[in-house]
Amino acid sequence: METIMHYSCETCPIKSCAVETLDIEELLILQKNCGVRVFKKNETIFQQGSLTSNIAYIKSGLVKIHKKGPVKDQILKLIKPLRFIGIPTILGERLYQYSATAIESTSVCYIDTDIFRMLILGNGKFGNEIINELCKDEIRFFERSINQMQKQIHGRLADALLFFANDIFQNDHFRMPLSRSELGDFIHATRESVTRSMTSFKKDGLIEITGKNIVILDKPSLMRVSKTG
DNA sequence: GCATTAACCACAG
DNA sequence: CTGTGGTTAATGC
Repeated sequence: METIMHYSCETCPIKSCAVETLDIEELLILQKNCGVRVFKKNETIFQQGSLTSNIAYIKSGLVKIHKKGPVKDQILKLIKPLRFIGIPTILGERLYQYSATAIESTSVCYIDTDIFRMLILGNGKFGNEIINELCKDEIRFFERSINQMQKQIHGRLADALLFFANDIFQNDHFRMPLSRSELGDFIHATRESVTRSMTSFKKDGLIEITGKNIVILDKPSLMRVSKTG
């Protein structure tokens, strides 16, 4: 079921900021060393423990980055389109230290790791954009980590709902792409606690739930819960 | 003590 | 896969 096809990097309308800095020659090199593949919902893009292959650029869809912990699987972050995943593999680790799975139908552009490294070495602007990406990502991760560690479950769930509405869907009415159990893995809670917290939000008129459909009715209150727990 | 929080377990759609 | 309810251990007045 692999659908690898080639296309023109030069005319790609959704280039990353980094690739935007490349000249024609570099784009041609990139072109020869990348390929697109579409993943279905719940399909594994790469798995923790398997051999590392390429750097991946998410063109469309939604991806979860997750890792097996001592107790259970944890979703470390969700990646929306026009971002790279797997850059850390450039360190040269033989095995992936974490997994990436499509949670919606996702289109990925693979870039050969050695070519990626070569572009960084040969083009300072390209390297700079990649560093910027990694820095922003780290800041975001710190932010999320501290919130996860210091808030209790209502606050963590409120954070997640606001994240989906504001960052992922830009809409207060959306279809939750994660199962209850996955949502639990995302906010470090059990699926039962997620359900309980959700019904409590519903009871208080903060949200409306119909299966996977979620409508945020009272955003100010939800933000207050996010802040105070 | 008593209340709250959240995990664990079991059972039912 | 979800929702619910009872139980339970930890924590905080």
